[in-house]
Amino acid sequence: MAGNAEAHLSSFISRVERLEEERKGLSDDIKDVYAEAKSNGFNVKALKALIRRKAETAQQREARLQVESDLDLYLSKTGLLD
Amino acid sequence: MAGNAEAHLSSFISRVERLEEERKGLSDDIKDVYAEAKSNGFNVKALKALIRRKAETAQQREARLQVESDLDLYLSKTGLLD
Amino acid sequence: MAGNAEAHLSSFISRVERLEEERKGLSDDIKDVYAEAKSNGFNVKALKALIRRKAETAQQREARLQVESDLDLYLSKTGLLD
Amino acid sequence: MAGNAEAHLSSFISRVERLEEERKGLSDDIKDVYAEAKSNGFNVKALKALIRRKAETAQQREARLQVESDLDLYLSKTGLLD
DNA sequence: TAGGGCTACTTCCATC
DNA sequence: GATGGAAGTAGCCCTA
Repeated sequence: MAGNAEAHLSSFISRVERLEEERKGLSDDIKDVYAEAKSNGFNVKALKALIRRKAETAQQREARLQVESDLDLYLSKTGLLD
Repeated sequence: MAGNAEAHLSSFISRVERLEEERKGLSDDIKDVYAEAKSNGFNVKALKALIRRKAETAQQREARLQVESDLDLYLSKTGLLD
Repeated sequence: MAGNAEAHLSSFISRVERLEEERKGLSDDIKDVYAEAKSNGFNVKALKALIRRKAETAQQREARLQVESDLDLYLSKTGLLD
Repeated sequence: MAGNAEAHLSSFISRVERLEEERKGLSDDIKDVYAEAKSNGFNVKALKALIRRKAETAQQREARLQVESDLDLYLSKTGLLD
């Protein structure tokens, strides 16, 4: 059927635009929450780290712990530990 | 009131987590739309460029046109124009 | 031979540090050149675009031209041209 | 003096190109060192973390330690501590 | 081809 | 208000 491609084109575009708009709204909401937390005395970087950590899979957690442990090892081997 | 800070803390965290979850869903949806467009023969990079262009403010558009025109000028000055 | 690993460790670290230092110097030099060009009235974004374009392989150039042509096509199909 | 701008233009371009080329070489060298370290059994992520840490200023170190300590505090407050 | 690392760009924030 | 620096984001490339 003719006009199909054009219809598809406009449809794809408006669908993405709408989704991006909603996503932008959520990003703004997230910023707002962090701003509110900050104004309540919380450390935003630490909050973000905590949330990242909560979202870790078991595998990611293992990998992180391995890196941390190797880092400590290397720091001690090179005499850089505090 | 005691426990206030802790309550706030948990509240901030879960609010952000929920928003991030929704945002992740939208990002996935956007990916899906592009994948669908691609499977319909569309050029995804060109679609993204089009959507970026539609979202431009007048000022951004002016700046882009200026860059494009300066680029052409420099290309011609340096003998790199096709 | 004992101490090998530690020696290697320190060696790797200092080699990377030295290379990163040099690389940082070059990045600063590049910034300086752009700043100088800007102060001579050149459009830095356009300069960067030109340099990127000069570095393109034939394949990359083809891909860019294809995107530009598809973008124009989509713009015209959706009535967004000009 | 005529031709000045064009001469400047070509000069800026070739200077940047040369610097970028050198910088690319250094990036490749750095990759090589990490590859060699990896083949000697080292944890590349941990090495990178160590090098980043060595490069910290006192102020950056303070900020990092503060984040880590707040993170621990929040983890314990929210019952997420291991 | 899906994921992760690297780079460049953009945006936001703090500082002056 | 401008300038620099840090964080977030997107695109690119390469590996697994």
